[in-house]
Amino acid sequence: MDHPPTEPRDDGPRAAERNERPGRYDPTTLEARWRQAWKDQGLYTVDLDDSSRPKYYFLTMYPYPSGDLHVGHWYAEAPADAAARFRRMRGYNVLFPMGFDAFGLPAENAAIRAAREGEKVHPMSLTYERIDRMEKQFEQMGAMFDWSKKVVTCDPEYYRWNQWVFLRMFERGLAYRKESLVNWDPVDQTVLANEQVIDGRGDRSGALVERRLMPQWHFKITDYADELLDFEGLDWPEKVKTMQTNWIGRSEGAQVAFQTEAGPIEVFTTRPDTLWGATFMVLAPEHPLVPRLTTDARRAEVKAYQAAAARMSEIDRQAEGKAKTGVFTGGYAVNPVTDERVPVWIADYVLTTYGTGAVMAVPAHDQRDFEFARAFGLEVRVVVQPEGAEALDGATMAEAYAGDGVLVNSAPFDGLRVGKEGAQEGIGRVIDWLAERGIGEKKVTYRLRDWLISRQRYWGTPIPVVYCDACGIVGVRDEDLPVELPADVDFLPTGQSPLTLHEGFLNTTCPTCGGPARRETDTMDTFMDSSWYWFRYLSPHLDTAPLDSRLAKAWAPVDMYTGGVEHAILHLLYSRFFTKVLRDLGLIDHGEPFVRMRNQGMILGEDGEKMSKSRGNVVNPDHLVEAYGADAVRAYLMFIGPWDQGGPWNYQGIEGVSRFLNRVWSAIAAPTEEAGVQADTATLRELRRAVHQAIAKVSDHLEGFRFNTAVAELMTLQNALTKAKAAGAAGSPEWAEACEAMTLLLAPIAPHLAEELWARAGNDTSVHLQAWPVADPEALARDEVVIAVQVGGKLRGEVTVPADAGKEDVLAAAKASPNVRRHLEGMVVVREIVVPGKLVNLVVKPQG
RNA sequence: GCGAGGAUGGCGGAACUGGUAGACGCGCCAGACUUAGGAUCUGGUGUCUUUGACGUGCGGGUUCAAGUCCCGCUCCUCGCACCA
Repeated sequence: MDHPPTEPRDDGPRAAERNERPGRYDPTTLEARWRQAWKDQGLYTVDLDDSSRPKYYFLTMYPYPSGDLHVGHWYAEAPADAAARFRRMRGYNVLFPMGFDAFGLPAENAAIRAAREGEKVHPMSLTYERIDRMEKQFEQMGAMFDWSKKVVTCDPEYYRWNQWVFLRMFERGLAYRKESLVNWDPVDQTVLANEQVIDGRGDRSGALVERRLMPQWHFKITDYADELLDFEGLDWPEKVKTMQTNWIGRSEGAQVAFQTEAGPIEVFTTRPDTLWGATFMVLAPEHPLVPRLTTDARRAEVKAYQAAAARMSEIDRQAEGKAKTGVFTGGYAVNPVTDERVPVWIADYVLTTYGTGAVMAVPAHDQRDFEFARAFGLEVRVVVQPEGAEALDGATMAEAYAGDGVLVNSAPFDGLRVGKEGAQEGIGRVIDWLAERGIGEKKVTYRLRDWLISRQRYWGTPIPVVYCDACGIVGVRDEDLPVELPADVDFLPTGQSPLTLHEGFLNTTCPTCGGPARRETDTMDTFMDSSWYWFRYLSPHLDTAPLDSRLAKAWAPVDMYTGGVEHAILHLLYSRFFTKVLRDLGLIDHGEPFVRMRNQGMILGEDGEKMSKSRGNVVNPDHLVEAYGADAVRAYLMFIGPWDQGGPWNYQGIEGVSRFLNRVWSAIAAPTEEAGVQADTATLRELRRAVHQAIAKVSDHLEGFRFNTAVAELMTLQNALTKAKAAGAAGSPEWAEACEAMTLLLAPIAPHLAEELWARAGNDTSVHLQAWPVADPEALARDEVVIAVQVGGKLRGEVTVPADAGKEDVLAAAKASPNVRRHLEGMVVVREIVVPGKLVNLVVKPQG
């Protein structure tokens, strides 16, 4: 099953040839040697108590241990490593840790598959094997990960603290159990959080999600909805902030009660100003008042509709362009402002999970209500007339009018300007009036729902509660943590968690009364693990608390977080929530986990398609490293294009980068035979200028995560080096400076090659411990500049003038240029534009 | 439908606050070294009817000057999508 999907293009003959000739750039042996040396020296082990330098916590999303390191991992982590190394050379004490998000369905599914074939595989041993394999592959990358702080979330020393935090949340009512309509994934045999359902399908299995009523554990993330909308001070991609804002979906409006014989129906509306136009009501089919409102004459039809709605999947129910359906209950409610009796309908376009599960229908001013009214012949009453336009007529209008306008047919408020665009104030006045009369009140509703964390699976953190007949739901005592996963379980393809069948795990005693009790068999969503893991890197083995508050205070929040945008909502929203909870528990004193964030794009196959085994376009990083060396793979991934865009892999592209590294090698490391400096001073000055320009630009690009242009700039410097060497610059102080600068600038991108060149230059401390070079403005200065000369906005020539030439001199030189003179013939110059150091534009018109 | 981002040579992509479009790399062409080269090195390479004209998705506009700013479109990618 593990055969390589693509053959390496070019490893055999070229690699062999390289090995034959000593003195050539041989990444394979050189890189292995340096990785060993770094390990032996502990070069990347961070002293968290070192306060001599400012700290910088650089975090990159930890992977799920699939057992095989993909180029996608390289793409995510190699440029991040370069950015982290750059920070370090800039004088920061940089923490760049790595670990594994080790719980999860794939390992358990593999165990079930194996069991089906009569084999015994445990997710635990499988996961640890895969972690070992991935760690070895990770090492090839030559990244400065501090593995001494590794976190593995399936280890009891980690998940024990998931349980501890859960208990604190349980005590505060932030974790609670509630029967609710949930998303059931029939393939993975578990419930899913709303965030894990994409287009009505499970995000991992792709199965159509079913709706089931089950008692489930939730976290009260909605308590933090408003705080989660505040991104003040966060340097995050705009896209991620927008996605989270939309997900939380805050709506301001009013809650209004409509009286019925069966009791009041509460509705939420963002347009209480249109209450006078509410001509009917619509409830979700699951609304609790439906049975009592329904008249006997309508009961059979209502029940049939409810049953049909329950059978339908979420995807069918919300299908695009679906025509409105619904049935009349036979019941009526009283519109509280008009005192009219309005019919109560049920329809599946009203969602039971949003707001109160009931709406007041204002067909003239809401498109959905309008469509429903037209479908069933209900009254459309206009209460908002647009200003400066033809008056609307409920009988003839073709669509709802949702814009701003003036109230009509609305007793005390006729003439009031209302609307969401510019007349919010009018809506506020109506709400105040409703509140004074006890009809309604101001209300804020969110789309965000509480985070459902129960999973009916084995391979996760056991939820640390027991069920006691006498005491109810009781949390496990802290001293009895962790509640460990039993190792002796059988994985049966029954769709049942092995925990529910394990008597030794199930039976326990109640911590309160000591009587017999049964353990909870649900485990936690694995997003629980990733919601606080970065704190654990600081003290991975601490056994008295989830985190070391002193170290957390010193190192958190994370200064830079990198990873894929696919986590924009799930992981990143949960992590923000968790950080606020940990703050409220008094463990830390900040509320946001990640100050800065950058997302990388996706690396595609050579055909521009997403890499997949079935397409056969998977690029294998191990083979590439064998053929070109880790530095070339790193540098090519950075060179491929803007990091946040991703892009297709190209085998010819990596050849180019590999050639570049070879040229650096032969320019700097290869012995020069010519004795003495042949180059003239102009050449040496030009070399120095190129060096300092590269320093300035590479610094700027790395600072801005523009790895592609950083590599391009190094290539430009290399071309200057080649040219200078050919002109006999070798042996000069300028040449030595250039070689040193090139080596330092290359260090974050190609750490092995840079280290080798640094050592060959006679240094005995690592290049990665050196200070980043600083550009000398004097070296950048030129004494002559080339000025472009335009006539009438079109380029007609170039002139070289002294850098400090005055405007008149520049103009004179420009006009003297032969081609320019030709274009000025028969013309009058009407305007002269001089952009210092750049260009001259002579605006002309025909003579006479 | 709503929101965000994008469209530049044969290809991946550069271009700071408007100021010589195409940096850098790939590919291609020519040459050098070679028994040979898919290795290495050197030079060239936007298009065309080449003293010049035309060129940054399309159509307008502002400006001495527009890939960049403004107005109106087309297409692509991503996210959300009956949220009251």
